Amino acid sequence: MVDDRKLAVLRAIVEDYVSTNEPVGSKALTERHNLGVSPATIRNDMAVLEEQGYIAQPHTSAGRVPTDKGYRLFVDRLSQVKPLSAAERRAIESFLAGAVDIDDVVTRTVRLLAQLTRQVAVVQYPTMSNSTVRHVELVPLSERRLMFVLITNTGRVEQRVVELADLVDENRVAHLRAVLNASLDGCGLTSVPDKVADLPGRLPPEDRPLATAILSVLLESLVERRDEKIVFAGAANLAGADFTVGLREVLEALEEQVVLMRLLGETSDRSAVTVRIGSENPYTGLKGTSIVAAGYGSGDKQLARLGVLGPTRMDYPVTMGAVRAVARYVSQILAAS
Amino acid sequence: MVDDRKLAVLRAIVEDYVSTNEPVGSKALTERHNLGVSPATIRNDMAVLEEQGYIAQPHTSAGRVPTDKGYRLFVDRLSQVKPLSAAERRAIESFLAGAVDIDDVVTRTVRLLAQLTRQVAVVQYPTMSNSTVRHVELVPLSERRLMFVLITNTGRVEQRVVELADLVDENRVAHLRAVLNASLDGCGLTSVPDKVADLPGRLPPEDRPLATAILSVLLESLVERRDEKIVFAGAANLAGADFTVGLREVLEALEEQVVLMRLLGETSDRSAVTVRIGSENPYTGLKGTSIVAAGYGSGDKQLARLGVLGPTRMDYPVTMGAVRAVARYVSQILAAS
DNA sequence: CTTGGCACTCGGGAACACAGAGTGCCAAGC
DNA sequence: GCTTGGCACTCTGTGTTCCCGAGTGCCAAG
Repeated sequence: MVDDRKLAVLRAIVEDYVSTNEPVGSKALTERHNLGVSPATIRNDMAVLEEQGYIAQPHTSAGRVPTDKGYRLFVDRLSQVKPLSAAERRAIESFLAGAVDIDDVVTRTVRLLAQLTRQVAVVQYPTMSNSTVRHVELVPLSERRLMFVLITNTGRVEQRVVELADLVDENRVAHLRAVLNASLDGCGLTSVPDKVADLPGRLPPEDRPLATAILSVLLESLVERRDEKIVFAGAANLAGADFTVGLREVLEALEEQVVLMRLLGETSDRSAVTVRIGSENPYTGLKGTSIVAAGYGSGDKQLARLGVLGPTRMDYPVTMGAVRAVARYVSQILAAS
Repeated sequence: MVDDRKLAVLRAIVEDYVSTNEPVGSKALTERHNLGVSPATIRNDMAVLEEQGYIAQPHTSAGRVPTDKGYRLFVDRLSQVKPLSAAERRAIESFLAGAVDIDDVVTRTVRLLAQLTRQVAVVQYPTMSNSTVRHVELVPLSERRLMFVLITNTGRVEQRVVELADLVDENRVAHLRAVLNASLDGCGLTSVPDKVADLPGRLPPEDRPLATAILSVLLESLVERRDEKIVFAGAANLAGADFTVGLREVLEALEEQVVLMRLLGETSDRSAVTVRIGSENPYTGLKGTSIVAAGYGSGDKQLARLGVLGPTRMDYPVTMGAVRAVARYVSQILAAS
């Protein structure tokens, strides 16, 4: 009984604070939510909640504000993800369906998410680690230059130019292409290095220089994994929100691939929406912000993550609903293509 | 004589205001620049300059601030582009040299420019309009799916998946690939539609369905020209600068491809640095900002543009120097690859 | 355990005064 | 005719003071 009401109070505080952006006091609470008790009672509860670290007051004699710990409790136990409206679902679907290639899918997704949540959206490109080789192509460009193209099952294309010591011999190239495709087709990207390690040895000696040149470029392109690239959109939404911490830090973090990666990155259960609140996140520059993220991917494998970043004071149920929905739709799109 | 000194005064005002960010008064001017005349004289000159619209005072009795017209005069007649230091040049060169493909070139360029100028950098992807076909590739993906890849002389790669009504026939695909390459190789992208218009008619009837399916995708990819894509970096640099206009507008504009395109886009002489100051630019949301841009491209053709966007109150000589230098280096890199 | 009453605290806004920077103008000097 | 020093005037920005109101904590009564 007692505890129940305290939780109700906490929930009310979070909801009011999120919607008004002002510290909420005991009187306002009893007026806006019918809790059936008087302000004085609320005050007692609030005193306890404060002692337990769920709420805080900015100054003596001002309303209360949820702490990170308070938001955490709210997210974990006091709220449920709010599904999108039918109209929103249709909009998502039709917007994403128009995508023409993987770049386009990512670009559209990030914009969509930003617009939907009115916050900064972050989308990680589908990781290669989990994908497999669909095709390898070798294209002669000029006498001593070859373009090497790797296509994965997610539709991602990596291309590199290979500089050769000798003139290109069409037949050798064709042969090597066949060999490469035969040994790599369907193979996971992570196991490619193993597969090709002894390949030059199995070829006739005159093919080896060509093969080693190509393989070194191939391996390099895998190592770089630049495709763990992250894009963001909706920075304009930061302008309205007043961050406790300067928004310079936030913008800086957004342009640091590495930081973003770590924010979204540490994966969890497939398809579950994870929330990281304020000081819970690993980067000190983002103390005042929360990250709501989810994994997406085609089939049963999680390929990458996406999410949004906003002030700690955000509408978690709605945001989580949007993130979850978009993650699902993107997964569908990817699986279909 | 008279006019000369007025110009010197204007230059001094611009320089001081840019460096201090405070309206500059007559007394401060005589102290910091040895103009050889007294504050009272300066005041007379300033009154004239104000009447002519080159400077303005924010409030009665405060220093003067350059107007857009004043900056314009400064840029056109009173300043010269400041070359970069040798160290900066080396840094640019080595940073760009590490680029591995066209995406990488663009990404590195935009970051470099942002860091160099401490402003928002904007880079347009090399336009297809000016580029030529280097190679067309057709890759069977599955029974009824084909990947179509177009490689241009700038190293840009467009890929699309083609859905087919019939099963893929390897021989037909090979034949069509040969035909396509024969007729398109080296052909400008803008003339591709003409070249392929009658192509199905010249093929044996059994090849036509395949050919038309592929061609429709090819044409579509050309029409979309999404590659007139624009990326930006350095948004964090906006946080420090205090814009007269809200920075929300600026961030919004940055995410609108179309707006950015128009800002950089209207081309001018190759390799000249163009400056658009405050209200001169076509987009009302960006009244308080200036754009310094230049074209870049390999060889003698201008492929695209790059530049930076910052507050009207910027150090034009330095910024112009940086933009010019980066444009040149990128052109070199592109020409070499 | 809840509730009304009450004294206390403190932030934020309004009113006000003041110093300082800067201007415009005028009359004198070169 | 341009330049210069002097002088009165006009503002903005800042610091001070004061007061109101929202909100709290505590206490004693129900």
